[in-house]
Amino acid sequence: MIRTRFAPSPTGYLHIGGARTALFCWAYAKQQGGTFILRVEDTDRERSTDASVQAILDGMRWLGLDYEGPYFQTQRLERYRAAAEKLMRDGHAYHCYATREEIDELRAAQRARGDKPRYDGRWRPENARRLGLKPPAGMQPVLRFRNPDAGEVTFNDLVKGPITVANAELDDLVIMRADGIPTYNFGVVIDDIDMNITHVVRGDDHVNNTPRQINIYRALGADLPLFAHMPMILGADGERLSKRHGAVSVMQYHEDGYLPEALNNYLARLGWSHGDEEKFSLQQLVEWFDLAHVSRSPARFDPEKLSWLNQQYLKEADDRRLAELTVPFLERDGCRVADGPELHRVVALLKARVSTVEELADAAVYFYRRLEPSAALRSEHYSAAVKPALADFRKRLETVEWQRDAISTALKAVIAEYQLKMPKIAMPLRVMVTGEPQSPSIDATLELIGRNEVLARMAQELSCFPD
RNA sequence: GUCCCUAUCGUCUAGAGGCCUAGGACAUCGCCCUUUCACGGCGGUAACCGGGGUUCGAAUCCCCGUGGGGACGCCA
Repeated sequence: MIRTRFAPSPTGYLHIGGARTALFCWAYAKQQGGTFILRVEDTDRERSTDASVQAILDGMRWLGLDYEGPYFQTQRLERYRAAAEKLMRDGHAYHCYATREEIDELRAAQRARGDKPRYDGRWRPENARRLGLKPPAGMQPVLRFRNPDAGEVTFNDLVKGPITVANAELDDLVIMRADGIPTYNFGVVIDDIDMNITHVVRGDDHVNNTPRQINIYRALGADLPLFAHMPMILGADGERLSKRHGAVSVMQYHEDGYLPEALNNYLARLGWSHGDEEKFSLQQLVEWFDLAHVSRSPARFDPEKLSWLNQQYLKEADDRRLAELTVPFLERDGCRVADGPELHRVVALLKARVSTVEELADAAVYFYRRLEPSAALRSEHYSAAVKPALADFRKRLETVEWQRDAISTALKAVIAEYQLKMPKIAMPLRVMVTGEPQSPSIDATLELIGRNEVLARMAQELSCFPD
């Protein structure tokens, strides 16, 4: 039975990179008929917050990734303590009384020399004895793992292939802080063992931690899970993804009017592929997902392609669902939706022309609120020549059957009578009733805005025409 | 600096030694559709990082460079 887990630390929002790792991890478990677990790694008491926990949960829910859990590391402290004691007893761990300052100095010196900064093992029992080090009175020590000195660690990464690291490159890492809280590399190992995780699917940035963790598994006499490291997501400029690249938080995309199915699809396609498939559902992802087709190198996040995908999903999304999503944006824009045309009908007219729900709302404003055309638009489109035709058309609108086709017929009749080309009258008309030079087909637009409002807007604008 | 990983159009990618005259998608450019803007349709520009091997044959395998990413915390 396959078991995977997503293990974020609650120190911020669920970000794009984490979300994709979660997505792949989830898809793999589902694909294999296994279980996907959410574990909150909250051992950094300074930076972990409840708000972040909530943000992660919200993000997972919005994306539609279901899980077993969540489990919290801070509720398992006894378990880590017991495991640490076992390592102590077996000689795989030892107390270290080095101060932070001391370690900082050591590292600075190593760096200055061009060496890799590493703890030198000075408090290993035999070294401490040799150096004559005595535990300072009243100081609580940290616990360090005694990493093997020789040999190397090799594991077969499910996406990258075999990876080998010499033990000489690894140092004795701190596994328990003085206050008894485990550090990351220890907590994960204990949890993954206890939770029977079979496949550790996580970000690329953990490749270097894996050999250290494997040594801990071995010291504990535990079986190893399989490892699969997902490539990082970089910003459009190839730099590490950060705030300055735009939205990094998953929920920010929600707030900006993206659909979760679009974000999921985009994220899935970033670093994984199934032939030429570009647009597919979560369900299809589950059906097709495999670790073998995850790419091994980092990918750049491309907002333009996400935007295109979002538009694709918007086009086929249910009108009433979109209407519901659009309401908050419209209200924020000062529109009273209840007083205007049925929003789902407006949505149906606009959804193919925008790429986010926010844009959809922006495009819908003039159905609910009068927008004054700019002076530039007026002077560009309002001419004395078309004024009579428009006045005539307005007159006809007073009595025409208020329905798109009938409105269109009336418009065509006016065109014929005044010998005008369609754009000649449609453009000023559009500007008059919408305040903008672009809108859906003018007959449909008029129909939805409603007779009274159209007549009122036209009357007002007609007075702005030159004579 | 040291270690680990990595390298196909601007970007995401297909490609498991002959199917590659390197395919798809986004972006971009052009044309068509058209009542504006979109949508849609059709077409174009555009890539195997460099050098050595291995092989009858290499985008695909190996080595070396170079570029990119990651790691080197009592963060995760």
